[in-house]
Amino acid sequence: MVSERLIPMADAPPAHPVVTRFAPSPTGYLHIGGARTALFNWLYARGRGGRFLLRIEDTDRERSTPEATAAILHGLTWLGLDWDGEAVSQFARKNRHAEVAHEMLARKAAYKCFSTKEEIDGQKKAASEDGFAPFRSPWRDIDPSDYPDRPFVIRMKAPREGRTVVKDAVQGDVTIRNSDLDDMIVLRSDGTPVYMLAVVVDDHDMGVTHVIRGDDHLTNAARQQMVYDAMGWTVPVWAHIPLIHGPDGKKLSKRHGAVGLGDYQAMGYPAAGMRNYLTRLGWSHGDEEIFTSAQAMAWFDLSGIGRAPARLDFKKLENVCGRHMAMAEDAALLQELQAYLAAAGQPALSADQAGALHRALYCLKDRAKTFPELIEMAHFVLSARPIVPDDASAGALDTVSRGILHSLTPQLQSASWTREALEVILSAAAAANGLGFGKIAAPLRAALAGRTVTPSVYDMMLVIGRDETVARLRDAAD
RNA sequence: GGCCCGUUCGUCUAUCGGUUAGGACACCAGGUUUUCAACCUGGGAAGAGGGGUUCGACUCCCCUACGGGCUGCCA
Repeated sequence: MVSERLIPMADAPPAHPVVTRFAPSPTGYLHIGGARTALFNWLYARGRGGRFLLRIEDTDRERSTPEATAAILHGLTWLGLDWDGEAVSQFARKNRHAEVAHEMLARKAAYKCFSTKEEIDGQKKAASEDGFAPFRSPWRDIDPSDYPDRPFVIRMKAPREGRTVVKDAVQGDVTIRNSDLDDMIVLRSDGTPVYMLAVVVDDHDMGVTHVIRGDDHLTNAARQQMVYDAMGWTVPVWAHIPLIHGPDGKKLSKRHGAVGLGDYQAMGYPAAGMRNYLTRLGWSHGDEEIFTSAQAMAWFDLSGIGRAPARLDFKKLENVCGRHMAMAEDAALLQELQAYLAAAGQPALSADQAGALHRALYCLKDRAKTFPELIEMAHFVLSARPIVPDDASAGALDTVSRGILHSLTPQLQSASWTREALEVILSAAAAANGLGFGKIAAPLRAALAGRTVTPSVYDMMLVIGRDETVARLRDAAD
């Protein structure tokens, strides 16, 4: 007897689909911390069949630039984060923000304040020496019929008694005394909306259910909640995540070097590794360290987010990236490498080079952590004869070893071109000369690649083929 | 200054009152080896400090120290 209510609900659509958003200001590059915030939002939504939206907070007309917007979009795309629908311009919605401000006025949840900057500063100084006291507008309870004909701002009529509790999924319940907060401005004297109003209106209108953002907004959440309350809107789930710090524990700044996501792309880190590392920075799922995005989506949850700021660790980043590179599919890896070359402004691969590299990837990808390393390791397959040995490898080509290379060519001409056959030949050659295999591997490496750091000599021979191998050996032996 | 948040190996973290405080990166030693990467074995390495609560605290409470955030007609 199985009653219907015992049937698992896992496949049922959620009653309230998750909607998250990333809302950067287009005032510069995409900060690595912002990228992680975007990643968390993306994982949370995608892991729950929800929507992930993008909003460009471009209301600061002085500092916002289209170049910065483009950089953000490119950065997100590179990281592999796709958003639903078109990116929303916050500036384009300014009329709606003003409309809400006036609605608050009509509901008596806001009022016109005619105080000048000088009056405000003067009152704050009088209230406390250092001027940190919250401003108390004298216009808060003035009857609208007594309003003068002067410029004004619209301020929210915030409660002065009691407390506001921000129920945060990461930080827990954060309680703020209302007496510590002033009546924040929602509409400037020029009629433009202020950020604090715009976020709330946009998040509400866009149906955002979960606000995952940096914890520099934690205190703001209390004031924003007052707007939700004033408008009778449902407050979203808050999740304020700690910022990322530099290796020295200080707030990440340009002084630390790479702070923009683009810097990491330029350094040649694979996006999958970047995603994994950033996901793991400040979030955990038991002891899981290396995982795919599909796994991350399945596992990601708000309760796994830590409360302390995390520091960037390049060594670990490299390790994670190396493991992802080794896991990657050859075709996808080749494509990403080509994209890297294009982004780095380096010459594109020829069709022949791309084909040869594709065939060589199996013995290259588990030896590299970044694309520059992969390319260096692939020197033997990307270069054409004559192979010019670099200084380090040239040392292996002395008279004796050149003689050995020379003596090898006839045997290789007639060998069956398999790893087993090659092993037999090269081992025998080493033994015949009273040498360990390592001693003849060095000149072979020099002849085949012109480098000291390469894949296995067998792999190189198999990849470039018999004719090319013999030719390179002859080049080096002569 | 006020308010708010945070603090476990060098780093990222596990632990959600009872563990020899676990894992990963990094580091050191050894092994394997064809250079590099990888891999195997072993090692050192942590609860900021001080008070409570409790039979028992990394875990709960308070204080201090340190770090961070907010306190804008910036976002």
